[in-house]
Order: sequence, then structure tokens, then C-alpha cells
Amino acid sequence: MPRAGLSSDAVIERAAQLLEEHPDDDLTLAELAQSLGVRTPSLYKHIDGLPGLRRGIMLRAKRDLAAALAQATIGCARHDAVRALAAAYRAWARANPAQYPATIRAPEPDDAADQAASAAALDVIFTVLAGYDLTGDDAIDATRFLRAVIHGFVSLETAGAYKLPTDLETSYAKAVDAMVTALDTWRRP
Amino acid sequence: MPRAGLSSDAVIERAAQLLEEHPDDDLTLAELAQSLGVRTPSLYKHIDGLPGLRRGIMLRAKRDLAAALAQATIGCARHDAVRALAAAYRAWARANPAQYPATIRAPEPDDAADQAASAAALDVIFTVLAGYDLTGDDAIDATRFLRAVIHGFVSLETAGAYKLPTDLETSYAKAVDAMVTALDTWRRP
DNA sequence: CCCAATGGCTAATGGCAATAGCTAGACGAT
DNA sequence: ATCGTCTAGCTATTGCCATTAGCCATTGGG
Repeated sequence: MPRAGLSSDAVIERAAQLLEEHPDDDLTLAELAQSLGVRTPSLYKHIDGLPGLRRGIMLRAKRDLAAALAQATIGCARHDAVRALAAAYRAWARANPAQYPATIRAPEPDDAADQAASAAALDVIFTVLAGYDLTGDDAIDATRFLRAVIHGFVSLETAGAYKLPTDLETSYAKAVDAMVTALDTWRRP
Repeated sequence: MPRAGLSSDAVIERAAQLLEEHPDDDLTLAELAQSLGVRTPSLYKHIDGLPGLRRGIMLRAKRDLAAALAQATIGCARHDAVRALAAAYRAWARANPAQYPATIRAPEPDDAADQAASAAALDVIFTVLAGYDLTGDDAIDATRFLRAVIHGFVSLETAGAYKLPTDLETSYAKAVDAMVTALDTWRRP
């Protein structure tokens, strides 16, 4: 019985890889175990069953996305920051299309780690929008709009809903432009 | 052996109901059969296994959504049509949150019925945007933007991502306003 | 009234997640 | 070096689910 030298992180990372490699068929513990050169029950020494594995993948994804967003917006403000955020968000989703849907799932109310990971990503957005002098409900509405545009585009793109041959880069650039313009004149009525 | 009087449509409709009733645990043929007062294998006389059931639910959802959108935009033009479309889209998603994700899945290339159902919904959007005199890539970019804003907001809302107490109706209204304004001046650079 | 079509059933198979309990290897303390 | 403990693997087992094969009763058209 040679030891495989697994760990919780190693198992989760491998699972995320498998998820990206064939996104169609849902991830199975049996497949994951085989891919790690181990029998299925052995995985339970590192993860808490299938739900625990899914949670691990989700947490990993949320943290990674939040870090990418934070990284991308360092030293930028206003329009530049919004564009950098939008670009980094889309780049992450395109690089991890199978994990992306997990990143928008609302955290469970009693899961502190999940709450923290979700909040980290939201904080980046709030910080970016802080340059627009929006307060109260205006800031919240603007945040919701920004998330809607970016998530909406990226989600439809990675789901394969944009099938026409027209260039996606240009379409996204125009969408981001429209969003930036809207944010500029957000306070009004 | 009294007959249960099932049909393909009845089975699919019941499955959609169950899906909405408890969206968490994924739909099982065993549960569906029990809910219909029938043994599991009997379902195979009406649907083509679990994949066939899922496809049936998806088709039903896409057609229903497309019909709702078409219905809502009758007799409207430009801003009014866009607002009506946005309102109807969100209303449908809120009424059928568990089925909504199925409606954005890209159709399989060889599934004619799926292609048709998806195209029906897209046609409504194209028709609504026809009032804006957009042509070529401009029209496609605008369509993508419109879908991104509406789907993005609705998707995040039904996923529970908008947790703050601020009124969602107002937030959506502002987002739709911003989108309408952007569409007004879509052609430019 | 008959008979073909069909919608229900039971039985059986195989895959998967999950649990219980065993065992060997790693590692620290003496 | 040796012992003892801890733990990461394992096998065996259970139970649920989807799926298929094959049987039988009901239905409805000639």
C-alpha cells in the first residue's frame, strides 16, 4: 500500500481540472479517485463527500476570481478600473468556464468561509465604484447594474449563447463602453 | 392495473412542477414516478430517460418564455417594447426560477426543435431592436448587450446574489433605463 | 367480438455515493 | 534503534438510482 500523498487541496485542485477537461458529464467521485490513482473511499479522508468536494471547488474558484479582480484593478481608478475589472472578470471566466457558474452561487447563510470569499469579490467592485461618488441606494443600484452587464455577457458567452460569427471582443468592448457611460451619469432622476 | 392516463406532456409538466417545488435536490425519475402514482420504468413509455426528460423540460421552458416575450411586446415599439420585453423576461424568470437556467443553454447543433425554440425567443429581441435602425454588427452588438443586461440581472436575482435590502424593482428599472439610453445612442464611433 | 397496439407492471443489472472496519506505513518520543 | 500512535490507504457492504428486458392487462379500431 504505497501512499499517494494526497491532501485536501490536491484533491480539490484535481477535481477542478477534471471539471474543466470534460464539463458535460458531471464530476464523479469514482472518476476523480481513479484519476488520482486511488480507490473511491480514500477520498473521504480528505474531503467531506461530494457536497464537501463541490464546496471546496466553489470556494477555490471564488477566491481565485476575487484575487484576479483585485490584482487587475491595482492602481486604476474610475473608467480604467471598471475596464480592467471587466476584462479580468471575462478572462477568468473564459479560462475556467466550468467553474465559473459556481462563483455566482449565493453563499449559504451559515458558511462563514463562503461568505468571506463572496464578499471579497464584491469588495473589489464596491471599491472600483467608489471613484464615482455614488452613495446609498445609488451605489447599490450601480453595483447591481455593473454585475448584471459583466456577468450577463460572460455567462451567455461561456454558455455558448452567442453563436453568430460577429467578433465577441468588439461586442464586449461596446457593452463595457455603454456601461461606463451609464455609470458616468448614474445619478439623476 | 388501472391506467394512469399519462402522456409525454403530462410527465414533463409534472417534472417542471417538481423542479420548482424543491429546486435544490436534483430531479429524480423515482421521485417523479412516485409523484405521478406510477413505477419508475413506466416513465420510459413517455420520455426517453433522464436526458429526454431534461430536454423536454428545456424545450417547454424555452417555448413558454418565447411566447411570453412575444405576447408582452405586441403593439409596442422602441422604448416601450424594450421595457415590456424586460419586464416580461424578468417576470417569467421569477415565476419559474428553477427552469430559467435551462432557457439560456445553447441548443444542440443537431436538435431542430431546440434550434427553433431558441430562435423564437431571439426573434422577439431582434424584432424589438428593429425599431432602432441598427444594421449589421451594430444590431448584433446591441442584441448581445440587451441580453447581457436582462439575463445578467435576472440570473443574479434568481440565484440570490442580490442580498442587500435595497428594492430590486427600482434597481431593475434603473438598469433598464440605462440600457434604453445606451440603445438610443448605440451607433457612434 | 376480436386483435393489435400500448401503457402499465415486475425483475434484474450496473454504477455510484457513502459507511464500517481493517491494515500498513510514517513519524515522533524514548 | 524500537515502540506506540496516528493516519492514509484499502476491502467489503449497503442502498439508491437509471436503465433494460420481458410480461400482461386495458384500450380502441376493424
